[in-house]
Amino acid sequence: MTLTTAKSVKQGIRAVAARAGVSTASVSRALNNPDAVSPSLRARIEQAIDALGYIPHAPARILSSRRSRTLGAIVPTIDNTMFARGIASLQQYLSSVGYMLFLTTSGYDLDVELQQARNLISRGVDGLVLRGDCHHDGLRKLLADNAVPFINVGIYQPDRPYPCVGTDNEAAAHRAAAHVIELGHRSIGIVSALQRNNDRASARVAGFRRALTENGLELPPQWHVEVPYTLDDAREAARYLLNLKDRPTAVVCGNDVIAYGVLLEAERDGFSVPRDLSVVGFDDLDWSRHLRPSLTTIHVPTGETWQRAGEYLVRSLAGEQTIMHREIDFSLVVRESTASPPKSLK
Amino acid sequence: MTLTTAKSVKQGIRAVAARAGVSTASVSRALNNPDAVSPSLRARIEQAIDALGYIPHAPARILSSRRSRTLGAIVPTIDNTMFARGIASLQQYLSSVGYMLFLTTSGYDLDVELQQARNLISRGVDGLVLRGDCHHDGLRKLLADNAVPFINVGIYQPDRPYPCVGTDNEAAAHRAAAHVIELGHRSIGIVSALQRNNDRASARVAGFRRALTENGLELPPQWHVEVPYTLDDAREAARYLLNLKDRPTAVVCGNDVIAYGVLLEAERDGFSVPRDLSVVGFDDLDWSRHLRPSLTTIHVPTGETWQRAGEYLVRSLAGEQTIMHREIDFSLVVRESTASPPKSLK
DNA sequence: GCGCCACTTGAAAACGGTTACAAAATAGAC
DNA sequence: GTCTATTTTGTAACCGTTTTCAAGTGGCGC
Repeated sequence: MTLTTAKSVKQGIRAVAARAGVSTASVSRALNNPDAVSPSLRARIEQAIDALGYIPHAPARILSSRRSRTLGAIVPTIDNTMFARGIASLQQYLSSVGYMLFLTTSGYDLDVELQQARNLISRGVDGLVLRGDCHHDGLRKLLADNAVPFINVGIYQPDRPYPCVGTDNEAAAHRAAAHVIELGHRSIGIVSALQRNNDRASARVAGFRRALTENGLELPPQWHVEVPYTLDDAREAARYLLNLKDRPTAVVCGNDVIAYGVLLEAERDGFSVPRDLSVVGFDDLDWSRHLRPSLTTIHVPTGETWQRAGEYLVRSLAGEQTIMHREIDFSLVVRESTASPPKSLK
Repeated sequence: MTLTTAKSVKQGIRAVAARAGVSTASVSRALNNPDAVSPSLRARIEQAIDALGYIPHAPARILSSRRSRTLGAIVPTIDNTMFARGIASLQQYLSSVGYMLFLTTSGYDLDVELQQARNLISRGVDGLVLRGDCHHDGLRKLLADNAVPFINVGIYQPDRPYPCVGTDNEAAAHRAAAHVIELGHRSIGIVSALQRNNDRASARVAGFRRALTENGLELPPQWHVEVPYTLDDAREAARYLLNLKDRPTAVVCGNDVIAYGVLLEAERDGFSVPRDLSVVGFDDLDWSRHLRPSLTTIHVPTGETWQRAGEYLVRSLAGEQTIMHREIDFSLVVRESTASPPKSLK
């Protein structure tokens, strides 16, 4: 009977309220806490909402409530299968609990990482997911000053006062090297990723080295090569190693991509893997089991790792007490690329 | 001499203003349009800003200015090298012009895509980057209702009223098939990606088929197989094709990953590529030139494509007139996986 | 019928910026 | 030195929500 009140409001929660004949407070409640509003009102409001095609304005909501239901993540690069998978899992988990993810990249540059953290905090994220524990000094201060919860993912450091979730890369690398040692190799080379600003890479190198040392094996300096994350560089490193007059009989690699490069180059140079050379990777990408020979490697459950990181933050934000340091198990996957060394070189 | 005014403001732009002894308007101007404020004031303000460690609150800024300097992107999945590269390029470009990227995934589900678009619009993005032109009906309406600029990326359809940037997949696929036809193949199979909700995959199949038809070649139904984006499925498809009593002498694939699967399986089944079978891929991933045999494929400049998409939106938002349909050139890269068919089967 | 409680609802003050508009200061022209 | 045009600065309203607080409503035991 009565006409709707003046249509001065073009959109927004006020328009919905006007159309449903209720206050903005009720609309807000119907949206955020449906149980707090009577069924009849709720129905009227819902009807008004989709009659108007109303879409809540997240920034206003964040401004007012001081919570964004959004997490930020900073990864070195998205163009790396391991990170892509991790992010995909994290994103999927977050969306399942009504959170969103704001993703940025640092390109392995600590200054950029710090800047991106500022960006994300500025955006109002409720928490931050960081790769590893190798950060700019200013970053910790920034996080503390702004009381932003965060977690370091992809590493396991129970002695640190910061939360983290991931595999123990040092131990996993140790396991990988131990495998070829058990096979009888005494001459073992390392092709690692660049260690600078990359604690994951460093931890793996440390693990490899510890295994060698514990078994009384020497690592001549020329048997350890660092390469960027590309097949070309890995191949070049392999070419170098294989052409040394005193060459290793096994090579442990910082990741699977490097191992692929070594495999390819070995084959090209006429070496047969694993007869003439054993190769071990790290990460267990999809590819690794399809290669010929298939790759012996360390399997790391990346998806689970990142999802757990999300769970940690979401639970913390919900006020639940959660475990601060979570270790994710790795496993050695033995395939065709490793075998005992040839008798002549043993 | 004089004490600072009452410190009732704990943070935010008002605190900065108080500390610098200026108005909030000046602080805002110093931040957004430094030239509009005198050097002396600017200096005072900047000093106050980092004395306080002030970080602007983006949501408030967005709310007030109705612009977010943020673009949204919806991709089917991040866990696919092509998309990962594209996103990386887009993100890099955007950050170079002071924009941010809000990334979400749809998992090739049109309803999810629509929902994500709502999310992003709700977040206040200034524009949207979409994969292809295969969308939910509601999505177009949503974009129109909310006046959100957008662009379809990865396709080239100059006849549509929507902006797009990408390669002409149909033409590229045609080129790929023409290549093996030129080599003398008359029996050509297709292993494509799933065509459902994937206009890129469909366009490629259409291009393959047109090349066959134009050359008077038949495509028996059993010679066209559709598979998901995994090596395992591609291998299975290859096994099936290669074991047909009347098998094709060449296989054109919907993407490189599928081609890898075909290559691997052919080798496993004792076929020598390219002697017994020619294989053509599509995308030219890093891998493709390292494989043995290296893969003949269509090179698509993904990074450039996505960057152009960003440029289009940023320019449009700046009010510049920009070209609506931009074609990105592809190229056929002939490597070792294709050759003339064996005489006996020709 | 009264008083008390629990539950709904609404009015209005934040939230932290931007920006229209007005006022003040400065520069330039005579 | 006055007057005008221009630039610099400040005041305050507004952006679209949430949320506190108070007021209204109905149920129920007596």
